Amino acid sequence: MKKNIGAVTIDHVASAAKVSTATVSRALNRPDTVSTALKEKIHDVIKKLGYIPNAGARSLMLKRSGTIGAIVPTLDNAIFAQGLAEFQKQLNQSGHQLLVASSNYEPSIETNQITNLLARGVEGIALFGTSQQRDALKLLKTRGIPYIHVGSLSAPLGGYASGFDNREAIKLGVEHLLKNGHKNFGILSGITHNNDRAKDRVAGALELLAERKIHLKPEVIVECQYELQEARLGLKKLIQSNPKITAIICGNDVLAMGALLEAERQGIQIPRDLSIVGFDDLEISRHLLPSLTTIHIDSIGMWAQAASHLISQINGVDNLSKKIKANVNLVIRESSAAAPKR
Amino acid sequence: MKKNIGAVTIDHVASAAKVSTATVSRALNRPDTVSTALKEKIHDVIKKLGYIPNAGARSLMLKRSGTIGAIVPTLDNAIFAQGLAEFQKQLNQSGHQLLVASSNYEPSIETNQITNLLARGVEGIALFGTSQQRDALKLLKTRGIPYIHVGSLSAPLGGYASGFDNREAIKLGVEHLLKNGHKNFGILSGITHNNDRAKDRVAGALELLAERKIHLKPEVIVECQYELQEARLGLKKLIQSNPKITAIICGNDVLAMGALLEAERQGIQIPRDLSIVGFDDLEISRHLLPSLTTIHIDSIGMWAQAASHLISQINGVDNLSKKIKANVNLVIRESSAAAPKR
DNA sequence: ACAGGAAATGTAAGCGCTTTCATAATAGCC
DNA sequence: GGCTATTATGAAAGCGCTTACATTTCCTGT
Repeated sequence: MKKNIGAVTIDHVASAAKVSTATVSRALNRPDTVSTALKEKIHDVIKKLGYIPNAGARSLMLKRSGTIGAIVPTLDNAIFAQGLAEFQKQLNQSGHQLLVASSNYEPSIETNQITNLLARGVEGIALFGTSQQRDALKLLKTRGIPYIHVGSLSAPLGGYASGFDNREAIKLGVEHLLKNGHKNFGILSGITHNNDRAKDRVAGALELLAERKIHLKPEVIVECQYELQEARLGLKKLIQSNPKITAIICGNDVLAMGALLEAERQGIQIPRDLSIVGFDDLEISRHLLPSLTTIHIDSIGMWAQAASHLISQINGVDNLSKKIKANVNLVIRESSAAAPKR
Repeated sequence: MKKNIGAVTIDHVASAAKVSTATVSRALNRPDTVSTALKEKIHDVIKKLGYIPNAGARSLMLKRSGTIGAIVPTLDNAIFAQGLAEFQKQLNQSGHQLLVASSNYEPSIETNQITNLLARGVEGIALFGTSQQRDALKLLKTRGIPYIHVGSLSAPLGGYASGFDNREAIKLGVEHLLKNGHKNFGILSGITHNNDRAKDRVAGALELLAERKIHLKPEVIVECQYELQEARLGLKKLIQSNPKITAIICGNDVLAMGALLEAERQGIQIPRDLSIVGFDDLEISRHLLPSLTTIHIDSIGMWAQAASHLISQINGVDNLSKKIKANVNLVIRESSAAAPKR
């Protein structure tokens, strides 16, 4: 139907340069095996014709594509976007190309995307979290395609992981609030369905609180979408459920930000009346007014590690460590303080 | 060297199902031409073997890859991430797959990425802005590869564009400030190098101001990176350059946000002492305290249009309009008000 | 029961590339 | 100059897939 008018193939180059296709191919891939004269002529022709080798045909022969895939829940989230940027940077350094896909937090879509990437011949895949369908992971395993989970530490099926323990990480924030004398907590969590990180964070917070004999009623644990508007509603719900709440633990910084902004709109002063801690330490968090106490994740390092681990896997390096821990630390800023006296 | 242990090809499927490869291919691509019995058997085998057709080989034959590329300056920017999400959504609806690449605002990298996408057989490309190297665009033209510029309206080389006139758009904000009696302006712009949008916005603002006999000195036009930290420094520079400034026109919402936050830190009250207008209308802008007056771009619509236009191009539709205007409008919120009396 | 056409399946070529193997050109050596 | 050891090039196969064409199978109607 549609014709690629200018589709230049290696044959065109070969005949224009009066050499065989083999020589053109060699001039490109093994330049030292071709005489200087021919090499020059060939490159001239290539430039003039605008020849671009067909990657599909190439990897068909080579059985390698130089391509690595990554599937994140969504691009519309600074933390992923930034991580992918780093991931890509690392891959480029080893001559690999990144193929990005997003799953919209749907394991079935993620499975599709995995298939998709495999069809395109990726040599390795970075998966965010651990909520993939088991069958999809098994497919990778039986195919022998290297992959790594990013953002979590406990990989299913004995897989590799570059991340951190969300369950433990959130406790840094909770502990901080406890130390500040808070007794009445609320949790503003991301949607936990199909999201192991969100689930773990809530679980970790509840676990530590329970240890300290604090048991939260279900109505002070609210889940909401990764959106400011939703977070603002969430805060309203929380203080409505229990007006005595003095501390809110948030599953991520966007939610924390929403809560913070809504609180201020309502005349609740932060941190005087209410302490808020977030999770992720987005770039914006330090700039907010008041700035946000949050749990900092070394997301850059985490993705960088994932990249180099994946490349090691592809290169067949043995004895790779199963778990690569990313740094996590509490950053105390202005949004948290001692519980108000009553 | 490395062997794809489980690489299942159509031949494996064919022999396992005791049919020819042609039949397998037909069962997949033209199901109505294969008897129900065989179809079932083939699908069973495919499932059991975990067969995934090789996309490279496929597009080699078909001469179409079902793939469309998009190159944005960076993923680490909500406005692009969101736009791409929409773009992908639209493409998926017509059975196309998106390949994302980023240029880091470097035309030479962008040219590389174009080549890259071409090598992968994309059938069309969305390019952000118009700062591409001319040669790269010419390559697309001679190859007959459909492409469209997104985010600007004046495409070079008679190309297509889905976007808006940045020069005119910013004037909405400037006019608003003028109407409010402001006389002392500052401009906080994104880096204009290799960025036609940023350039146009500054130009548009200066143009309208000049019409009203207001001429800005170079020191009240500061450029800075797309980062809150940089924007805060930028604001400092501006008020240092001219402490009488009462209105700041920002090239985008991130810069506006930075300016706003820094101003508040410095005890400058917004909008009482200083009016700020942004550009883009990010999700966060309406939630800020004070909320941000800004120029709203229908980014979603812009990308959706780009997608459908590109698909029309690919399908060989004639008489496509050269320019698709996206909606742009001023959203007046809390960060702007009448100029302070002196 | 059988010709004739429709429907189902198989055979084989070829998409653009790399690479093995064979051949041609060049160099080195006595 | 004639011989071999190198080096440079070409011919052709094949990667996994689709499809035109050939072949076989299955229905029809009589």
